[in-house]
Amino acid sequence: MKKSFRSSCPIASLLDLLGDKWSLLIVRDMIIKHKKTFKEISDSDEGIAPSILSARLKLLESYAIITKRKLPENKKENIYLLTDKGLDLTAIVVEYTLWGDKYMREHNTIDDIPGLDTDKSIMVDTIQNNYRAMVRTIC
Amino acid sequence: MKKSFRSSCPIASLLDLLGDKWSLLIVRDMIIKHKKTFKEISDSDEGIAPSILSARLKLLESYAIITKRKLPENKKENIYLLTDKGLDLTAIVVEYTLWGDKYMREHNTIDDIPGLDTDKSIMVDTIQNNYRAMVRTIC
DNA sequence: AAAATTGCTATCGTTTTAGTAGTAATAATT
DNA sequence: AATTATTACTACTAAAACGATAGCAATTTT
Repeated sequence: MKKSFRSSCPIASLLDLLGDKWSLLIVRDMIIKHKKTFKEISDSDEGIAPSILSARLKLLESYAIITKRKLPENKKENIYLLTDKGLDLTAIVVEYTLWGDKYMREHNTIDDIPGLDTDKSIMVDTIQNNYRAMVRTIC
Repeated sequence: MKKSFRSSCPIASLLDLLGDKWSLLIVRDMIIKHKKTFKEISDSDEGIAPSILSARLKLLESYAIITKRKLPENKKENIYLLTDKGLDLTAIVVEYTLWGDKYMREHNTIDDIPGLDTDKSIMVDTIQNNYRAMVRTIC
Protein backbone atom coordinates (compact mmCIF):
# COMPACT_ATOMS: atom_id res chain seq x y z
CA MET A 1 0.00 0.00 0.00
CA LYS A 2 2.10 2.89 -1.27
CA LYS A 3 1.44 6.51 -0.69
CA SER A 4 3.56 9.60 -0.98
CA PHE A 5 3.26 12.76 0.97
CA ARG A 6 3.43 16.22 -0.45
CA SER A 7 5.09 17.94 2.48
CA SER A 8 5.86 17.67 6.17
CA CYS A 9 2.78 19.64 7.16
CA PRO A 10 0.44 17.65 9.44
CA ILE A 11 -2.63 19.00 7.64
CA ALA A 12 -1.30 18.15 4.20
CA SER A 13 -0.29 14.68 5.39
CA LEU A 14 -3.73 13.98 6.78
CA LEU A 15 -5.26 15.23 3.54
CA ASP A 16 -2.98 12.89 1.59
CA LEU A 17 -4.72 10.08 3.46
CA LEU A 18 -8.29 11.19 3.94
CA GLY A 19 -8.55 14.11 1.54
CA ASP A 20 -11.15 12.78 -0.83
CA LYS A 21 -14.91 12.78 -1.05
CA TRP A 22 -15.45 9.37 0.53
CA SER A 23 -13.02 8.48 3.30
CA LEU A 24 -14.50 10.78 5.92
CA LEU A 25 -18.01 9.67 4.99
CA ILE A 26 -17.05 6.08 5.67
CA VAL A 27 -15.63 7.18 9.02
CA ARG A 28 -18.85 9.10 9.68
CA ASP A 29 -20.94 6.00 8.96
CA MET A 30 -18.85 4.03 11.39
CA ILE A 31 -18.54 6.63 14.16
CA ILE A 32 -22.06 8.03 14.08
CA LYS A 33 -24.22 5.36 12.51
CA HIS A 34 -22.29 2.40 13.89
CA LYS A 35 -22.04 0.74 10.49
CA LYS A 36 -19.79 -2.28 10.53
CA THR A 37 -20.13 -4.23 7.26
CA PHE A 38 -19.45 -3.60 3.59
CA LYS A 39 -23.14 -3.90 2.92
CA GLU A 40 -24.19 -1.41 5.60
CA ILE A 41 -21.78 1.22 4.31
CA SER A 42 -22.77 0.51 0.69
CA ASP A 43 -26.36 1.25 1.59
CA SER A 44 -25.66 4.81 2.73
CA ASP A 45 -27.57 7.72 1.22
CA GLU A 46 -24.64 8.84 -0.88
CA GLY A 47 -24.31 5.59 -2.85
CA ILE A 48 -20.64 4.75 -2.89
CA ALA A 49 -19.53 2.38 -5.65
CA PRO A 50 -18.27 -1.00 -4.40
CA SER A 51 -14.92 -0.59 -6.12
CA ILE A 52 -14.33 2.70 -4.33
CA LEU A 53 -15.53 1.41 -0.98
CA SER A 54 -13.28 -1.59 -1.31
CA ALA A 55 -10.24 0.56 -2.08
CA ARG A 56 -10.96 2.99 0.75
CA LEU A 57 -11.46 0.26 3.33
CA LYS A 58 -8.14 -1.26 2.33
CA LEU A 59 -6.43 2.10 2.65
CA LEU A 60 -8.01 2.85 6.03
CA GLU A 61 -6.99 -0.57 7.24
CA SER A 62 -3.44 -0.17 5.97
CA TYR A 63 -3.12 2.99 8.04
CA ALA A 64 -4.65 1.34 11.12
CA ILE A 65 -7.66 3.62 11.19
CA ILE A 66 -9.93 0.60 11.01
CA THR A 67 -9.59 -3.14 11.58
CA LYS A 68 -11.21 -5.97 9.67
CA ARG A 69 -12.30 -9.19 11.33
CA LYS A 70 -14.90 -11.91 11.19
CA LEU A 71 -17.15 -12.92 14.04
CA PRO A 72 -17.17 -16.65 14.89
CA GLU A 73 -20.92 -16.95 14.26
CA ASN A 74 -20.76 -15.59 10.72
CA LYS A 75 -18.09 -16.57 8.25
CA LYS A 76 -19.44 -14.45 5.44
CA GLU A 77 -19.62 -10.96 6.89
CA ASN A 78 -16.52 -8.92 7.56
CA ILE A 79 -16.78 -6.59 10.51
CA TYR A 80 -14.98 -3.29 10.18
CA LEU A 81 -14.28 -1.42 13.41
CA LEU A 82 -12.53 1.83 14.17
CA THR A 83 -9.27 1.70 16.08
CA ASP A 84 -8.54 4.30 18.75
CA LYS A 85 -6.68 6.21 16.07
CA GLY A 86 -9.78 6.15 13.88
CA LEU A 87 -12.11 7.04 16.72
CA ASP A 88 -9.87 10.03 17.38
CA LEU A 89 -11.23 11.46 14.14
CA THR A 90 -14.46 12.18 16.02
CA ALA A 91 -13.47 15.78 16.73
CA ILE A 92 -12.97 16.38 13.00
CA VAL A 93 -16.33 14.79 12.18
CA VAL A 94 -18.01 16.97 14.81
CA GLU A 95 -16.44 20.13 13.43
CA TYR A 96 -17.53 19.19 9.91
CA THR A 97 -21.05 18.64 11.17
CA LEU A 98 -21.16 22.01 12.93
CA TRP A 99 -19.77 23.96 9.98
CA GLY A 100 -21.96 22.15 7.49
CA ASP A 101 -25.03 22.65 9.64
CA LYS A 102 -24.28 26.36 9.96
CA TYR A 103 -23.26 27.26 6.42
CA MET A 104 -24.51 24.70 3.91
CA ARG A 105 -28.22 25.37 4.34
CA GLU A 106 -28.13 28.16 1.78
CA HIS A 107 -26.85 25.75 -0.86
CA ASN A 108 -28.55 22.48 -0.02
CA THR A 109 -31.21 20.92 2.14
CA ILE A 110 -29.49 19.90 5.35
CA ASP A 111 -30.86 17.41 7.86
CA ASP A 112 -31.49 18.65 11.36
CA ILE A 113 -29.18 16.86 13.72
CA PRO A 114 -30.17 16.94 17.38
CA GLY A 115 -27.62 17.84 20.03
CA LEU A 116 -25.49 20.23 17.98
CA ASP A 117 -25.93 22.93 20.63
CA THR A 118 -24.14 20.76 23.18
CA ASP A 119 -20.61 21.61 24.29
CA LYS A 120 -18.15 20.29 21.72
CA SER A 121 -16.00 18.23 24.02
CA ILE A 122 -19.07 16.59 25.52
CA MET A 123 -20.34 15.76 22.02
CA VAL A 124 -17.03 14.16 21.15
CA ASP A 125 -16.91 12.20 24.42
CA THR A 126 -20.49 11.01 24.03
CA ILE A 127 -19.94 9.81 20.48
CA GLN A 128 -16.76 7.99 21.42
CA ASN A 129 -18.34 6.39 24.48
CA ASN A 130 -21.32 5.24 22.45
CA TYR A 131 -19.04 3.72 19.86
CA ARG A 132 -16.95 1.91 22.45
CA ALA A 133 -20.09 0.59 24.12
CA MET A 134 -21.30 -0.77 20.79
CA VAL A 135 -17.97 -2.48 20.17
CA ARG A 136 -18.18 -4.12 23.60
CA THR A 137 -21.51 -5.70 22.74
CA ILE A 138 -20.14 -7.56 19.74
CA CYS A 139 -16.64 -8.60 20.82
CA MET B 1 -20.63 27.69 -10.87
CA LYS B 2 -22.63 24.49 -10.66
CA LYS B 3 -22.29 21.85 -8.03
CA SER B 4 -24.51 19.06 -6.91
CA PHE B 5 -24.79 17.52 -3.51
CA ARG B 6 -24.90 13.83 -2.74
CA SER B 7 -27.19 13.96 0.25
CA SER B 8 -28.65 16.21 2.92
CA CYS B 9 -25.95 15.34 5.43
CA PRO B 10 -23.98 18.39 6.60
CA ILE B 11 -20.71 16.44 6.51
CA ALA B 12 -21.30 15.13 3.00
CA SER B 13 -22.30 18.61 1.82
CA LEU B 14 -19.16 20.18 3.21
CA LEU B 15 -17.12 17.42 1.59
CA ASP B 16 -18.84 18.11 -1.71
CA LEU B 17 -17.32 21.58 -1.47
CA LEU B 18 -13.97 21.17 0.24
CA GLY B 19 -13.44 17.41 0.01
CA ASP B 20 -10.35 17.32 -2.13
CA LYS B 21 -6.63 17.44 -1.62
CA TRP B 22 -6.19 21.16 -2.16
CA SER B 23 -9.06 23.31 -0.87
CA LEU B 24 -8.24 22.98 2.81
CA LEU B 25 -4.56 23.57 2.10
CA ILE B 26 -5.43 26.87 0.46
CA VAL B 27 -7.53 27.75 3.49
CA ARG B 28 -4.61 26.73 5.75
CA ASP B 29 -2.26 29.02 3.83
CA MET B 30 -4.66 31.88 4.27
CA ILE B 31 -5.64 31.25 7.90
CA ILE B 32 -2.26 30.27 9.29
CA LYS B 33 0.33 31.72 6.95
CA HIS B 34 -1.64 34.84 6.04
CA LYS B 35 -1.15 34.28 2.33
CA LYS B 36 -3.16 36.66 0.22
CA THR B 37 -2.10 36.46 -3.43
CA PHE B 38 -2.10 33.83 -6.15
CA LYS B 39 1.68 33.93 -6.15
CA GLU B 40 2.05 33.43 -2.41
CA ILE B 41 -0.22 30.40 -2.43
CA SER B 42 1.48 29.00 -5.56
CA ASP B 43 4.80 29.14 -3.73
CA SER B 44 3.67 26.78 -0.95
CA ASP B 45 5.67 23.66 -0.19
CA GLU B 46 3.12 21.38 -1.79
CA GLY B 47 3.36 22.91 -5.29
CA ILE B 48 -0.18 23.38 -6.47
CA ALA B 49 -0.60 23.71 -10.23
CA PRO B 50 -1.87 27.12 -11.35
CA SER B 51 -4.85 25.62 -13.16
CA ILE B 52 -5.97 23.90 -9.98
CA LEU B 53 -5.36 26.91 -7.79
CA SER B 54 -7.31 29.06 -10.19
CA ALA B 55 -10.26 26.67 -10.19
CA ARG B 56 -10.27 26.30 -6.40
CA LEU B 57 -10.09 30.03 -5.76
CA LYS B 58 -13.07 30.53 -8.07
CA LEU B 59 -15.00 27.84 -6.26
CA LEU B 60 -14.16 29.18 -2.82
CA GLU B 61 -15.16 32.64 -3.96
CA SER B 62 -18.42 31.39 -5.44
CA TYR B 63 -19.32 29.93 -2.06
CA ALA B 64 -18.32 33.10 -0.22
CA ILE B 65 -15.54 31.44 1.71
CA ILE B 66 -13.09 33.96 0.30
CA THR B 67 -13.30 37.36 -1.41
CA LYS B 68 -11.16 38.73 -4.21
CA ARG B 69 -10.22 42.37 -4.48
CA LYS B 70 -7.48 44.69 -5.62
CA LEU B 71 -5.76 47.27 -3.46
CA PRO B 72 -5.67 50.84 -4.87
CA GLU B 73 -1.86 50.96 -4.84
CA ASN B 74 -1.41 47.83 -6.94
CA LYS B 75 -3.50 47.10 -10.00
CA LYS B 76 -1.75 43.84 -10.77
CA GLU B 77 -2.11 41.78 -7.61
CA ASN B 78 -5.39 40.30 -6.54
CA ILE B 79 -5.85 40.04 -2.81
CA TYR B 80 -7.76 37.02 -1.58
CA LEU B 81 -9.17 37.24 1.95
CA LEU B 82 -11.24 34.87 4.05
CA THR B 83 -14.77 35.87 4.88
CA ASP B 84 -16.19 35.18 8.36
CA LYS B 85 -17.59 31.98 6.90
CA GLY B 86 -14.15 31.00 5.70
CA LEU B 87 -12.45 32.00 8.93
CA ASP B 88 -14.94 29.76 10.71
CA LEU B 89 -13.07 26.83 9.16
CA THR B 90 -10.33 27.48 11.72
CA ALA B 91 -11.64 24.84 14.12
CA ILE B 92 -11.46 22.23 11.35
CA VAL B 93 -7.93 23.28 10.45
CA VAL B 94 -6.91 23.07 14.11
CA GLU B 95 -8.38 19.59 14.47
CA TYR B 96 -6.58 18.46 11.32
CA THR B 97 -3.34 19.82 12.70
CA LEU B 98 -3.77 18.04 16.03
CA TRP B 99 -4.67 14.70 14.49
CA GLY B 100 -1.93 14.93 11.88
CA ASP B 101 0.62 15.91 14.48
CA LYS B 102 -0.38 12.98 16.69
CA TYR B 103 -0.75 10.19 14.15
CA MET B 104 1.10 10.96 10.93
CA ARG B 105 4.64 10.89 12.36
CA GLU B 106 4.88 7.14 11.86
CA HIS B 107 4.26 7.56 8.13
CA ASN B 108 5.96 10.84 7.28
CA THR B 109 8.23 13.51 8.68
CA ILE B 110 5.99 16.04 10.36
CA ASP B 111 6.97 19.60 11.25
CA ASP B 112 6.85 20.57 14.88
CA ILE B 113 4.23 23.23 15.34
CA PRO B 114 4.49 25.27 18.53
CA GLY B 115 1.43 25.85 20.67
CA LEU B 116 -0.40 22.61 19.94
CA ASP B 117 -0.64 21.89 23.66
CA THR B 118 -2.76 24.99 24.17
CA ASP B 119 -6.48 24.71 24.85
CA LYS B 120 -8.30 24.21 21.56
CA SER B 121 -10.75 27.07 21.84
CA ILE B 122 -7.92 29.45 22.74
CA MET B 123 -5.96 28.25 19.71
CA VAL B 124 -8.92 28.89 17.46
CA ASP B 125 -9.56 32.33 18.95
CA THR B 126 -5.91 33.31 18.67
CA ILE B 127 -5.69 32.28 15.04
CA GLN B 128 -8.87 34.10 14.16
CA ASN B 129 -7.82 37.24 16.03
CA ASN B 130 -4.44 37.24 14.33
CA TYR B 131 -6.08 36.90 10.94
CA ARG B 132 -8.52 39.73 11.61
CA ALA B 133 -5.69 41.94 12.83
CA MET B 134 -3.78 41.26 9.61
CA VAL B 135 -6.81 42.14 7.51
CA ARG B 136 -7.17 45.42 9.37
CA THR B 137 -3.62 46.44 8.45
CA ILE B 138 -4.26 46.20 4.73
CA CYS B 139 -7.82 47.45 4.32
C1' DA C 1 -31.34 -28.24 -3.11
C1' DA C 2 -32.33 -23.72 -4.67
C1' DA C 3 -32.37 -18.96 -3.92
C1' DA C 4 -30.63 -15.02 -1.75
C1' DT C 5 -27.07 -12.40 0.47
C1' DT C 6 -22.50 -10.70 1.24
C1' DG C 7 -18.19 -9.13 -0.11
C1' DC C 8 -15.99 -8.27 -3.04
C1' DT C 9 -13.18 -7.87 -8.21
C1' DA C 10 -13.19 -6.57 -13.14
C1' DT C 11 -14.15 -3.66 -16.73
C1' DC C 12 -14.58 0.50 -19.12
C1' DG C 13 -16.22 5.09 -20.33
C1' DT C 14 -16.09 9.60 -18.11
C1' DT C 15 -14.30 13.01 -15.19
C1' DT C 16 -10.73 15.06 -12.67
C1' DT C 17 -6.07 16.07 -11.86
C1' DA C 18 -1.24 17.24 -12.80
C1' DG C 19 2.28 19.39 -15.26
C1' DT C 20 3.91 22.46 -18.55
C1' DA C 21 3.74 26.23 -21.65
C1' DG C 22 2.12 30.44 -22.91
C1' DT C 23 -0.05 35.17 -22.61
C1' DA C 24 -1.74 39.78 -21.23
C1' DA C 25 -1.36 43.36 -17.98
C1' DT C 26 1.18 45.78 -14.75
C1' DA C 27 5.38 47.05 -12.25
C1' DA C 28 10.20 47.49 -11.70
C1' DT C 29 14.71 48.28 -13.53
C1' DT C 30 18.15 50.16 -16.48
C1' DA D 1 11.79 55.23 -22.57
C1' DA D 2 12.69 50.72 -23.33
C1' DT D 3 13.49 46.39 -21.50
C1' DT D 4 12.90 43.03 -18.13
C1' DA D 5 10.43 40.88 -14.50
C1' DT D 6 6.36 39.79 -12.07
C1' DT D 7 1.63 38.52 -11.44
C1' DA D 8 -2.35 36.14 -12.53
C1' DC D 9 -3.92 33.65 -14.84
C1' DT D 10 -5.63 30.31 -19.36
C1' DA D 11 -4.80 26.47 -22.59
C1' DC D 12 -3.41 22.11 -23.56
C1' DT D 13 -2.47 17.32 -23.03
C1' DA D 14 -1.22 13.15 -20.55
C1' DA D 15 -2.13 10.52 -16.56
C1' DA D 16 -4.84 9.16 -12.79
C1' DA D 17 -9.03 8.62 -10.39
C1' DC D 18 -13.82 7.98 -10.34
C1' DG D 19 -18.47 5.84 -11.21
C1' DA D 20 -21.61 2.61 -12.85
C1' DT D 21 -22.51 -1.81 -13.91
C1' DA D 22 -21.74 -6.68 -14.26
C1' DG D 23 -20.20 -10.71 -12.44
C1' DC D 24 -18.53 -14.26 -9.20
C1' DA D 25 -17.33 -17.14 -5.16
C1' DA D 26 -18.46 -18.20 -0.50
C1' DT D 27 -21.82 -18.41 2.76
C1' DT D 28 -26.47 -18.32 4.67
C1' DT D 29 -31.31 -18.70 4.34
C1' DT D 30 -35.44 -20.81 2.73
